[in-house]
Amino acid sequence: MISKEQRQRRIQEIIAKESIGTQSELVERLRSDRVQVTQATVSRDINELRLVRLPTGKGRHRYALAPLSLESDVLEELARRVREFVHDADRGENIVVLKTSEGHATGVAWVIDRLSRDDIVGT
Amino acid sequence: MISKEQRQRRIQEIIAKESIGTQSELVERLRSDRVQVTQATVSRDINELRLVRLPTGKGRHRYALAPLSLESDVLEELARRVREFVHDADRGENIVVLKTSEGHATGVAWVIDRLSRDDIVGT
DNA sequence: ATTCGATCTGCATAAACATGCTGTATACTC
DNA sequence: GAGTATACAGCATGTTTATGCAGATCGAAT
Repeated sequence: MISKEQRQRRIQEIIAKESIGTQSELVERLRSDRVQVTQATVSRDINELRLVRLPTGKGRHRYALAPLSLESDVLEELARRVREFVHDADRGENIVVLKTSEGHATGVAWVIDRLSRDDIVGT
Repeated sequence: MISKEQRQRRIQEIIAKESIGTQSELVERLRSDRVQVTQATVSRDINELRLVRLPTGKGRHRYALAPLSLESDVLEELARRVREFVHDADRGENIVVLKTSEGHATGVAWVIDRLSRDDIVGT
C-alpha cells in the first residue's frame, strides 16, 4: 500500500507527462506502476489536486495541472505589440482580422510568425 | 433563435462572472436570458470553447475559461491557440489577417481581445 | 487495552457529461 | 426547382465522474 500523498504526487507526474483522457485511463496507468486504486479514489484525488479536464478538440480530453510554460520572450514582445498597435479584431468563421497602426502590421505579423513557426503553412 | 456564436459569447461572459457548477445550471442560466438550449448543445459549446470544470474544494465545481483563469496568463493561451489553429498570416500596411481552423477564429480573436485591454497583466 | 474520532478507501449508484443518430435549415450547383 | 452538401441542435443513450455509505486503519486519550 502506497500512501495517499505518494499516489497524488505520482498522479501529478503522470498527467504532466502523458496524455490522460479519463479517470479509468489513469487508474490503469497507475496499476502499471503497481499503484492499485479505484476510479472513486482517483476522482477524489483529482478534486483535491484541483486538476482539470481540458477539452482538446474533436471530442478528446486531457487532464492537466494548470499552466504550460512557453517561450515568454516572444510572448512578451507579442503582448507589447498587440497592446500598442492593434486597434481592432474582427473575426469570421476561420479568419481573424487585426487592424493595426499604420505600418505596424508587418511587425505584429512577424511576431505571430515566430510564435507559429512550423505550424504555419505560409505567410 | 440566437446564433451559435452569440450563444457561445454569452456562455463565456456568464461563466466569467458567475459561478456555474454544472451544464444544467448553465442551461437554466441561459434560459433566464431567453437563450434556449439543451445540455447537449452546451456540452458541445463547452468543448469548442475549451472551457474547463475546475474543482473548487469540498465537492464543488466551477466552469472557467480554461488555462486563462487558471494561470491568469492570456499570453500562453494565445500562443497555444496560435500554434494550434492559425494556419496562415497575411499582412498589409495596417492589417493582419490570420487564417484559422474552421470555427476557431472566435477563440483566437477572443484571446487577442483580452490582450488588447488595459487591465490585462503581462507575463 | 479500549474507546473515540478522524481519515481513507471501495462498492454501488447517482449525477454529470459526451455523442450517435436524425431532422431541419441554409447554401451551393446543376 | 431538385438534388446534394454542410452546419446545427435535440433526443436518447452511452460514458465518465462524483458521492453516500460502510468497513478498515491509525493515533491519541483515557
